[in-house]
Amino acid sequence: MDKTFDAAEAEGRIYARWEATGCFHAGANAKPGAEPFCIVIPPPNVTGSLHMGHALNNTLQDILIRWKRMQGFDTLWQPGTDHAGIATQMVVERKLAEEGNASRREMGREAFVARVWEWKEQSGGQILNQLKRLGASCDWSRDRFTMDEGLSRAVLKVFVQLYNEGLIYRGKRLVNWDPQFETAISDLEVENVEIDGHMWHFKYPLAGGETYEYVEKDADGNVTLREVRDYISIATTRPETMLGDGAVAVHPSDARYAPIVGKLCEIPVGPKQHRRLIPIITDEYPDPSFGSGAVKITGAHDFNDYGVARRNGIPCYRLMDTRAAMRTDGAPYADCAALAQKIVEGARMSEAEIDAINLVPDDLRGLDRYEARRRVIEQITAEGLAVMVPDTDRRVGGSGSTEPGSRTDGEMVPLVESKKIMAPYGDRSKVIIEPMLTDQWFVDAATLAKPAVEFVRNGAVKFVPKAWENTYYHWMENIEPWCISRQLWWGHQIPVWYGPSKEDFENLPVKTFGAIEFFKNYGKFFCAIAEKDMLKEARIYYGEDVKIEVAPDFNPGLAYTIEGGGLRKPERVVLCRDPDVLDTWFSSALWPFSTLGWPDQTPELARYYPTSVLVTGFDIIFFWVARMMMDGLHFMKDTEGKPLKPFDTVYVHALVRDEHGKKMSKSLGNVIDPLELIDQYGADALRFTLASMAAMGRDIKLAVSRVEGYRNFGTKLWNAARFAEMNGCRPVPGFDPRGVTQTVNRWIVGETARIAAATHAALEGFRFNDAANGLYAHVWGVFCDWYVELSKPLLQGKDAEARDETRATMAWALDQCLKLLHPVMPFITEELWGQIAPRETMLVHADWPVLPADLADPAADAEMGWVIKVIEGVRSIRAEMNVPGGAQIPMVVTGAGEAVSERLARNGALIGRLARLSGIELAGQVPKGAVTLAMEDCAIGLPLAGVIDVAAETARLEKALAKLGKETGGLEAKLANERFLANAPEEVVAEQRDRLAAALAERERLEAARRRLSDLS
RNA sequence: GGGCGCGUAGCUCAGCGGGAGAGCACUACGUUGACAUCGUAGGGGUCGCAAGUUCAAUCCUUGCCGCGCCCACCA
Repeated sequence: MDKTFDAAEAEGRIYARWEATGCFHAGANAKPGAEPFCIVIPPPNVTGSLHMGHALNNTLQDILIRWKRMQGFDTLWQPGTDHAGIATQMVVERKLAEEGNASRREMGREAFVARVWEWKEQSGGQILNQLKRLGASCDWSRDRFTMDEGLSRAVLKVFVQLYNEGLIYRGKRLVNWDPQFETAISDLEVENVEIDGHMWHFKYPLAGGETYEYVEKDADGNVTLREVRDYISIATTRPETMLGDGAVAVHPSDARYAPIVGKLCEIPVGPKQHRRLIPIITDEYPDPSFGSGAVKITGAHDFNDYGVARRNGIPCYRLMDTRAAMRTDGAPYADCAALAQKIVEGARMSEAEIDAINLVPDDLRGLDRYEARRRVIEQITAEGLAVMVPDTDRRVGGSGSTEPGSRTDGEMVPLVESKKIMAPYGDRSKVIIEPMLTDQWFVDAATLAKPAVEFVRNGAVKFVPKAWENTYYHWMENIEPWCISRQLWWGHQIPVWYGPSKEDFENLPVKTFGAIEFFKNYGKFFCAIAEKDMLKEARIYYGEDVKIEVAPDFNPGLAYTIEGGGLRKPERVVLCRDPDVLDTWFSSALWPFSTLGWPDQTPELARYYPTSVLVTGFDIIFFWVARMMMDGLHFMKDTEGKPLKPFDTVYVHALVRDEHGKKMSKSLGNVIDPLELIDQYGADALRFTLASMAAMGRDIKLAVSRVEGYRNFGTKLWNAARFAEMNGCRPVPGFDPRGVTQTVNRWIVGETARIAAATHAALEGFRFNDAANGLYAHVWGVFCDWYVELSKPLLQGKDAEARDETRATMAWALDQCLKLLHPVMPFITEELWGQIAPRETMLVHADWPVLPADLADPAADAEMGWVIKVIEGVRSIRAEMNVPGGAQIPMVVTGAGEAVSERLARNGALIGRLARLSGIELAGQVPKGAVTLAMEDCAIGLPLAGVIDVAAETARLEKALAKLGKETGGLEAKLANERFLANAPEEVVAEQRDRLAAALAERERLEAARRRLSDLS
């Protein structure tokens, strides 16, 4: 054997062999009648690459699946990838731009989607290969992709069914609009970030120059201000949305504004002749103590305002365009390309007249929202409608003037407060989200959430750690409708076609010819899995005599076209498919059953669904886990029609952060690439590190030094095996660990049984760190440090029987270590397994050790514990007395009873070798000038004549005595306490007594040693 | 504003009612035939602070201080 394990060379070779022999296939190594155990992989983005989060997530899954596979379960680890709508589209668009190609819009949908497929084919295998490098034992023959034919069919079926059940609906709602990607996104895809913002105070003049007396009072009711005003003052952080105001709201209890409630005021922006008048209304929403107490209501651009507007019947005016280069009527700009160059994002002030209202003045049209804001502020200030305060006030108020120029204190300036505001950002685009009133598709999540909550509440689905259940409940019980339509091209296109309603179709003025505005009223929807099904439906709806066509491309102007003339009935209708695609998570939600073949009733679906464990990070509990629960329970039923959960257990792991707890991010430059670590230290080292740090409920701060440490652990294991090989330790068929006779061997058998049980229990409880750390301590601290050393005299001794037993025992004990370690460190253990001996199966399919607890021999444990303590004691003294490492010294044992004598007889040679003794002698008295090692049951003297440093030895004894004194003092006090004796459990009291007795005996011997030492000097 | 979690050795973290632990780092010594990716020995901690419960508190309770995360509509 080589001196070290060459991971770089071996890992690929070993993995290839596993794959070639079908080791990972569903049911491989399953015992007859085995229970199924199934994990579905959280599908990584198909074009992504492996990051540390994947490494952790998949290491844990692989540990579980390998462990269960060795136990003979019928295992399936179902792999696959996700099409990742926004992320992938973004990547391809960026590539197009980098390569100077035509933009997405210039290419058109079909060409662009083809380009994304191309990119998927080109880069799609990468992440799977990276998972293989990690050692992931997925059944790759079952690899799935969310846009596969089969999975797409599942998506369509789910959509159609939910639509028919009324659980998917279309509606005009305020949604989060991402101006960068020009699509709606769900609430979950919005990150609220605190930024520096400003709040402006403006005056909305009352209509017709009306006035009222404005009275302000302090907390005690004393009047602090009384003046006549012809305006109402509002505070806003978004002046550019003023043009879309539908009202000004005040709290019903706010006496300051009571006189003008119900009156009209004027939005002070734009040409005077076009300014709109809006009502002053009351609503519970405004907080009288905040700002001026009056809030402008812009229902189409603010979620709060939208609520107020809905409650009070206030109209919502959308001010901005959703697309940079498209008009809202859908007609492309003539100079589309030119605009696309000029415009960097959507959400610009609208260029269209909406609802026949000239909302946006000419000079603001087409402007970026923030440019429009600047101009609006400028105009209002110029007109004298900004609220003015003395310059000093602003400073006193701490809001701080940032205006340049010198000003004398007391000069009046516009009131602009600097304050922190929470701004919504798109989680992928990192651009500020614009709430927009648009037509979108929604899932009635609240209805689907009810059983999903119930199945966790009643324990049918368990979260580990359990604390995450609260997070789950909180979100599920306050769930909002899920916006599932995305204005993207990469994804599952919504299976809905639009046509005119029958009423419109039959009653439209026959002279009408050409386009009819599409979204005016929703018209008629045809929802079907396939176009032919849809057409069948449409024929029935419109009648056999109408010619039905489907527009090749979506164009709202052609959404439905009615041709006719004179008094004839229309003859032709053009239907048009909804251009939008579904949220990526819509397909991910089906993953546990779509990957198993649904909607077909496959054997795998019957066998492996519900799946066993889902392993995931907490960051996607809402995105993914919750939605799998909703869809799984809704669509999967047992033979009696009862809902089937998608999984039994959700194991939620932490996020991997850098060494100092920072989230790894490209911009911070603190990303640790798992593949680089694998290159450098091997996959086993990385896996072991992640497992050992996967303690529940905590972030993982990853330090490379750890990985190095566990690589060294692998080397240690390797060399232990090398030692075994060099000493002829070969596995003996039929070896019975119960039959060994040598104390050392009986002891290691017991230790092995203990670590096997501990490892199994840790994995049962998802305590990966306990499993890994326990194995580390066993292999290094017990097997290598002691068993290998203790076995040497036997292996190299003359007693052939003892030697052979030790060889067989060591081979057996090492095999058990390899098996126990295999789920965590699959490569090195597999390699050793093969190198040690020819085997019937690879380690990946070896039997998981199940060792009865009674393999442990308490007498052997006690004896080896004593031997180790003696050796450690002698070594410690040697080191402190600076005895040269090569020197052999004599040992004199005094006060030895029968038990000690026997132990010495049995283990003397062993102790002598490991403690480097020239001989062991039993005596009645410790010789003068000897250093004493105090044991509970004897005193050990090391005569170091000529070597002993009296001062050093005195110091050593004093130190040991001080430590013992502290211990005995505490124990004595405790045992003298009657209430302790009365209240503490018996075994605790007994334990304390034993400990005291031992400590006292040891102290006794130490004191004797000190006396002798003082005699000496 | 609400919720969750965390403050234990220089660093990263286990432990969570009865003897303070690991890895790395550090110090000294050491190549004895498994291993220098190593061995042996050692130093290092009022377990964030305060009060309470208990025979007993790093561990349970409460408060405070510090840090992190999630959710949330204060214009």
